[in-house]
Amino acid sequence: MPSEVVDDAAEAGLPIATSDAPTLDVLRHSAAHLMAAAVTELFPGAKYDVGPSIEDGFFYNFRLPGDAHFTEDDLGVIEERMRLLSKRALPYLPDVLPRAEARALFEQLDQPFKVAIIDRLDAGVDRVSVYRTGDFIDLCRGPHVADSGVVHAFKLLRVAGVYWLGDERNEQLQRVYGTAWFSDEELDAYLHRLEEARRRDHRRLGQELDLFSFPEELGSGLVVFHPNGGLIRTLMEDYSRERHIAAGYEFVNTPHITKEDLFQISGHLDWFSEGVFPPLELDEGQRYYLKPMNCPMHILIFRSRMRSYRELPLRLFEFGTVYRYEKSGVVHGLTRARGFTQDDAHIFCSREQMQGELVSLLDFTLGLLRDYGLSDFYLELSTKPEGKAVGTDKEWEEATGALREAASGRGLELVLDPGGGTFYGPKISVQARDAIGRTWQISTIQVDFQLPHRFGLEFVDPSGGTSRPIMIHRALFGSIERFFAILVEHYAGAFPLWLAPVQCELIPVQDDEPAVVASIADLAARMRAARLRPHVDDRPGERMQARVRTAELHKVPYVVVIGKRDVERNDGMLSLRDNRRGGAQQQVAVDDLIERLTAEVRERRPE
RNA sequence: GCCGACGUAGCUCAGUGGUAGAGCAGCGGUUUCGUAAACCGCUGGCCGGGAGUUCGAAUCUCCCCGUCGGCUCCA
Repeated sequence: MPSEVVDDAAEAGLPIATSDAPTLDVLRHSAAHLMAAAVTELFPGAKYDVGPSIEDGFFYNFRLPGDAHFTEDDLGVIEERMRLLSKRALPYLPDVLPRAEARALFEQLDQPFKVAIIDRLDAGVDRVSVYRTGDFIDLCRGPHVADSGVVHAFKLLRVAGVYWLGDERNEQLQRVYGTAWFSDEELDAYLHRLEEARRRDHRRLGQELDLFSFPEELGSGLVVFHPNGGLIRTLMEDYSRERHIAAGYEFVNTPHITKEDLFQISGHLDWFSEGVFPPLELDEGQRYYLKPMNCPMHILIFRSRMRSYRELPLRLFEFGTVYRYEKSGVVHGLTRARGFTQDDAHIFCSREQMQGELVSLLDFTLGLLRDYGLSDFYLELSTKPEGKAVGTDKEWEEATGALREAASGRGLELVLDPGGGTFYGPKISVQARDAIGRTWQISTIQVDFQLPHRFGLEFVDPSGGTSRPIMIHRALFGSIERFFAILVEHYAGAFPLWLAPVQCELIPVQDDEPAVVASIADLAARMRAARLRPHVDDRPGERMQARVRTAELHKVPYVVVIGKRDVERNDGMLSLRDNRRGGAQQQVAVDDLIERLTAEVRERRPE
């Protein structure tokens, strides 16, 4: 959900005339009015709904007369009209009207959305403000810029269908999005940022770097990793595995399908049915489901025998592949797939151990993410979703309190997400900012009293009696595919050396010089012996320049070019090109080169 | 799921009712070149799938699949 500074016109109240030093919000809100003015001129009979400023821009919702719809081509036309209106420097004129009079006005203008807004105002509101811009009049609490001439650095970006009042049972309106800034320079900079985001798009880089694909025959939201992507993924998993072993996790494996009983008991079929693929029917009418979550399987492992308090905390880890039915319109590359693999673990512990586990878990999580090159975090605490939750208020309070406790004192910003928890418990999400400042939800840590209860889990406590364990669900990458996509975008495809599929491209200047060929082969062998991943570009018929270019396009971190001159000089020095630093070159000795690269890998340097 | 746009060679795209095209990639040859593209030639397509309209469909209509931008959802 993008953070929208919603101009809830329902609060239309006292007018604030014009703003001498308008903020970006004011400017953008004024741009929204200007757009609506242009639209109502160009499309007589258009009904306008609301038009707030949002992050980086603004929008306005419309219903066009008849079955008419905006097309992308209309954006240019509307934009032109806006420029015309802008040049006329039309003042934004405020007025205050008695509520009934305003209602009659919009009734007369045949603007049903505005009438509806007035009707939804609190009973105590008896006066509302309106703004006029040329012939356009809008219910609005302001403030606005002085005149439309201030709104000149803008661009309309896209058109979208939206539900009236955001409720999918309502009719769909058309929303036009735009961006607006005080100066053309700022506008250009913003458009540049959009371009930069497009350049980093993991779907595009996934194809260019031959990392993965979504074959149409496979079905929407289902991915295949190619050798390059597969290697990166394996390296990501290997390091995660190593760290989990060190942190006291034990590894388990579970199947991809299960009888419905399991998810009946867990409650997923009641609470999560929309996300579950339809069942497979067996001959005897037995129903099997693809697993949307791993937790019930791990619970069965816990429950497979009597457990002692001495075994706790029991941390069961699995790269568990799950399948979730995502609505067709929401599938999006690797970040929203229908089949994906979680780095999923469930920690079974006593109530007394819970707090300590959460604290060390959060440390573990942030440390691991930092090793993958992310360093700018904030935390989000999601609380009980009213009406969609199981368990008592007391349990929810305890679990929420424990999470809050663990999250505080981390030196990280903690944002509240009311009602955002799962049906079985509250959660902390770790959010990270990437290289161009976008935020991604990464890790999730959830406290759960419910599943242990539903599955009747218990352990023998020190007194010889039985107690019920607490479960902590946690996925640090979230989903490997998603985390992979985030890294692709964060690094713009130029992975740090320890994750780069090819770490050093070795390029012969001549293919037919035995001494050059031998020198390259020798260097490649020495690098492999040092557990580095060199690649020799000996494609016949390609010139050295073309090979350098290919290595650059493939975002290979380092390039070594060896030719006759090097061999003849015979001083052991090589020409090393650093692709991540604009192709900067330097001379290095072979031993130094290998030492330098292995150190960079060992330290997992982010670039 | 909903609104809109789109789907032509491995990739990026041109082609709007009359014989399917370009660049790159791939393959074959020539070239052996010092840090971002040598040159010549060749191959490559059920124009996403199906049904319809038409003498004739990549092109028009409908259904399905898939992609993109949003909405809703992200439990």
